[in-house]
Amino acid sequence: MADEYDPRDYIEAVLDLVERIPVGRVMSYGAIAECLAPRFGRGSARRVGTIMALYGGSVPWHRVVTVNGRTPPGHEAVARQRLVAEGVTFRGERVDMAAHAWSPEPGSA
DNA sequence: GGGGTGACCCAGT
DNA sequence: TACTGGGCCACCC
Repeated sequence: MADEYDPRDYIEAVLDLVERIPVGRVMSYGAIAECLAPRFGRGSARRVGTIMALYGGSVPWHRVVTVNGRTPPGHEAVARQRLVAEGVTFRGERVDMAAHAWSPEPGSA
């Protein structure tokens, strides 16, 4: 059975998850993909990045960084400024993932 | 139908 | 710590 779903559904799920990221916390593209993988079956960090680039304007995209703590290219200054304002500590140009990495609680769909 | 691109990730040097 | 190469998968021409 091909559980076909609208691409918009996956996009909505990504955006919804990003909106759930608490203040002062960050999440990596790969973590988001991994979180939605068991629910959609298809998740790749690259896709999440593409979706964020297109539809991220409606969500706190600055709370989404690479697994290395690197802020998205083209908006590094903005992302850093917003994160710092939320209490996120930086390690040079990178977020201290070890201290602010966040993950959704199991069952909290 | 075929090929290039990208807000990524991992491993090696 | 920084740079390079390969893999990945959906989207656009």
